[in-house]
Amino acid sequence: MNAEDKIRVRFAPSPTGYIHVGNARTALFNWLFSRQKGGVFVLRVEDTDIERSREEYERNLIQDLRWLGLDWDEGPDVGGNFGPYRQSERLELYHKYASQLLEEGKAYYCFCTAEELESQRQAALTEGRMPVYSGKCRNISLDEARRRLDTGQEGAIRLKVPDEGLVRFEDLVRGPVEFDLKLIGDPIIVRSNGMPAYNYAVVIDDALMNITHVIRGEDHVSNTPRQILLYRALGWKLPVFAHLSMVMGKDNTRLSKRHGATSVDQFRRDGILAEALCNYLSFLGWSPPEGNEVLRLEELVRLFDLGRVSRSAAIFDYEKLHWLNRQHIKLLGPEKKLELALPYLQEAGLVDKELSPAQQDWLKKAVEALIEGVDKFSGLPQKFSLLFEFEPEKMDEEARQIIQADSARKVLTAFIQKTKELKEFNYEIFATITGAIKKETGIKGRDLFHPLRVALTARASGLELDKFIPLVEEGARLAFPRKIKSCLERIREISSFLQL
RNA sequence: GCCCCUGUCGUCUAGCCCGGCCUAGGACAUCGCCCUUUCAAGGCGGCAACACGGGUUCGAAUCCCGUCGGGGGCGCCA
Repeated sequence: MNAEDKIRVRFAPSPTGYIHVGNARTALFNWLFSRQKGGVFVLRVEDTDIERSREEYERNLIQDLRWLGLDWDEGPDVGGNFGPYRQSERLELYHKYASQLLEEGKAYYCFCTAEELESQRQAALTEGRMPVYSGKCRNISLDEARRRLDTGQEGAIRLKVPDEGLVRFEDLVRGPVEFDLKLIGDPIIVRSNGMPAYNYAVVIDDALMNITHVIRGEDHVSNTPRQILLYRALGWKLPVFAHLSMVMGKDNTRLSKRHGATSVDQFRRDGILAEALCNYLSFLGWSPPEGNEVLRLEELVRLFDLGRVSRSAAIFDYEKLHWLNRQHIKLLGPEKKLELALPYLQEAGLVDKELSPAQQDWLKKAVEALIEGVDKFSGLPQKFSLLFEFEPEKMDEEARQIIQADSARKVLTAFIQKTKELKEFNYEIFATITGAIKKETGIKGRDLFHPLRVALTARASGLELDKFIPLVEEGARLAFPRKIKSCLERIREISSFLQL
């Protein structure tokens, strides 16, 4: 493969807010495609909308993309041979090709006012036609246009579009697509304020950056014919297009905040693993040919196939994301789990910033035990309350009922009796005592253990007791901001609470 | 309204291009059972779909037409 055949793709977001999962999915697909084909992935920032673009958003964007595990070969932060990679820094380029089109008579100045255009559009809409620019300024000569410009009149530049014919292109995911030119008016390529319009800037940039495959959202399909016309007017080679379907919320409307978290940043803060998010995002419109669905980035790179991408919109399913997150968490080692869990535990005030080796060691075990079944790391402090909290008064209804049964009272009376004189406690002692109670009372299984669980945790469910007891005993000897009560302390409290 | 795209279990999808192998497969969710002397996890099993109507054909989820539903677009936004 020589350099000219090299696949080049790009992700071109506008820095107008936090990066959304829909865009993240587009970025991911571009990245997967480029990495699999040994191509080049370009990051380009489309900041021509001065009103909405903010520099800090560009930083967030880069941060989010990097967190996801994506990297780029060229971009505003890493440079490259086809820069600059910010549209706001490419203005001369846009002007150069606009003048060329003007000179060649392929574009012209338009002096129609916004109001004028708006009323024409409304008229078309009410008559049931597609709003198409009338072409009113088409015949104004360049010389005259320049004279008007000199007098201070403002003008935009439009591309001349043939009145009839068909624009056809082969979309890598959607197959052949065609548009009737009658329904496409002369698009503005440079606004009267001198800024390039989106449809124009992308073409200039994609072409000049040698982009071979344009992979983007479905919302761009109807822009594609205009862009193709521009490529033709400039005599440039067309890239291959691939339009990805949209990502929807549960009610089949565009995914928005009201459906839950939607920005990459938010998922990160919630404690969703980047690999899990990528794994899930890749399943929005694509599926691996066979087998395991829990896939790491390298595996996605290996398996990804644009030809297998679905044409219909996909609904974002938080349940499946959470399932994948749990699967990816399981793949992590204890050290890594602790590292990721710590910020959440610190924020919840459960642990200090500085930890003794003994605390670290204990926390590692605790995280390992409690992380099971947790959807995301932000749910961990809640799980930790099993260890850090013991408040019989706050027991829920289920726990109360368990403890109130006749057999439960018997079990607990005996248990409290047998632990009264104890100075220390551990799982072996617990097992011996429960064995004795079983013998004396004949109570066993669920009836025996469930009340004891409630007595020790003030909850109806939680860790297995053979894991719970050693963990609490060890934890109780450590100095945490909130002290962990030992089993014996718990037994004493529950005893007085139940007046047994 | 007009243009473009799209329509398989509740959800993501396989199959569709190249009709028969589809009594439509997998995953999430859900339900049940097993395991664990509780819960969860795990294992096993169940429920559950070719939008509808016409063709074409010996035979259609697969091809054609129409209807209906969903999405996107129709900016001097990107």
